[in-house]
Amino acid sequence: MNKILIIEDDPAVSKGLEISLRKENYETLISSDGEKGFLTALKIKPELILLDIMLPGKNGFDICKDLRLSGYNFPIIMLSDKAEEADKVIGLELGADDYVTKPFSIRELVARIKAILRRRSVIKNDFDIFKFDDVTLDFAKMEAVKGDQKIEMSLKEYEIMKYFIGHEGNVVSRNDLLNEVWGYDNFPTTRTVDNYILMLRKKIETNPSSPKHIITYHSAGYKFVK
Amino acid sequence: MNKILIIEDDPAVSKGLEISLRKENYETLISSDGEKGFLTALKIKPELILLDIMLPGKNGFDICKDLRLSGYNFPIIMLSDKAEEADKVIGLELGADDYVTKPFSIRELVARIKAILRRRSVIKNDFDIFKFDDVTLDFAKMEAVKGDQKIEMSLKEYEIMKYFIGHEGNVVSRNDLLNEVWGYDNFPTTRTVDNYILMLRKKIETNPSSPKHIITYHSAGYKFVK
DNA sequence: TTCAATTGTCACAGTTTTGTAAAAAATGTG
DNA sequence: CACATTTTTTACAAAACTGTGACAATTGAA
Repeated sequence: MNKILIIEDDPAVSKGLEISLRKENYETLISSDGEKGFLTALKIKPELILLDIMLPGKNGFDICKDLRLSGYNFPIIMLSDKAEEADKVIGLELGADDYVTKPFSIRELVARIKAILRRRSVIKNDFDIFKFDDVTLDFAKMEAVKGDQKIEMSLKEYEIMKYFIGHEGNVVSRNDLLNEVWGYDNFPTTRTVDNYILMLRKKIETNPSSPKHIITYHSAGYKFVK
Repeated sequence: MNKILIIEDDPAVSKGLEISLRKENYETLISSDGEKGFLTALKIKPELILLDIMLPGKNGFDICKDLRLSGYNFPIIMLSDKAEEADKVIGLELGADDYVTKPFSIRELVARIKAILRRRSVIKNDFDIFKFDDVTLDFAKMEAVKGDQKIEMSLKEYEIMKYFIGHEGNVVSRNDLLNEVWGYDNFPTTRTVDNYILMLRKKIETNPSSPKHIITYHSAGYKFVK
């Protein structure tokens, strides 16, 4: 269950948010004071924080900054009365994930929250060992086994598998892979990806020519399934 | 072109809104009666509704609730005479997006409308799963099911469905589809669209020859309904 | 009712995308 | 530097998808 902390002194806004979020099955907490909200966040470690900027006690910018400094690593969405571009930049610089100007549509803010949490839940699980079928991948040791046979895999192959596993069941485009595994700077052809797929299939598939785990989605990408 | 429905019985207010909104290039419709306004909303599917609370025929709260229940998914802004906190909460609870207390500044309301519509256009297409009838479309997984039967769909078919769903209830011209799904550079015949419609109907309609979800509007285009 | 325009339907051909292997380039290692 | 390993490109074959044209059916207007 996702806990969301709302730090907001206008009860109309916080109540409205609470109602909408409860409807979506999130647990909510409300703080109407900056200082208290900050301490609550540290104690509760909510999955997401909605943070007003103008607050009694301690302003939203400071809260955001201090939370990040103290290691809080979950998404923060800042709510602001002014549409000042400068504020937005400051907010994002201080480590906010999103910045929403009032008046906002509550239903759409909820949509954003869902989107952010959905994306996050994908990356969240940091695992060392993953098993599927008769394959075991140990990412920490960089050791892989299929059946009783050792598999030799390069670092890049491990990274691709890790990305696939983190997005298990979803179609992943070649560009997603290039961005996430290769990074934004160096950028080989999309065909490079296909070749890695080929190699991975040879290693992890029992029958590489009719793959069960790395499935092609024509003109879209590939999907990993257990 | 964005259509906005104004459900408001005070002609001074509705006229003023109409003039300001027309100036911003919105199409406007006015209903001065609750019941009629509700029916108009269902029929026209406006991009946004401005909804007074005190209305003859049917009050704003009920209209809001019933619209949401019947699947209307666009923003609703409630207009109210009282600044009652409780009312505001009720409004949001019933699925309104925003709540504005009279007397309000028309320029501010217009600003809010623009903000909501702008944001909406950004996140409108941010859903992964969509269900209607006995069909489930999962866009992230590229999986589709009708009844207990898997459906195989190409990427383009998913894209068309996504566009249809984003414009649910509105007639979409072949050129809209060609522009939005195919893009501005490559440009096949409008007949190509018909062919995709044919294929989609075969896949998602229970009885493809008398379709219930993708409806033809002669010399206009197609409309998707849940 | 008739006629012209629009839409439904189908199969085929052309195009694009993907599978595959092998060679070339880059990288790291002692 | 020479070698082994990894990474990327290239080329061709195979597969999947897309767009088109033809003709039938339907619709809307005169």
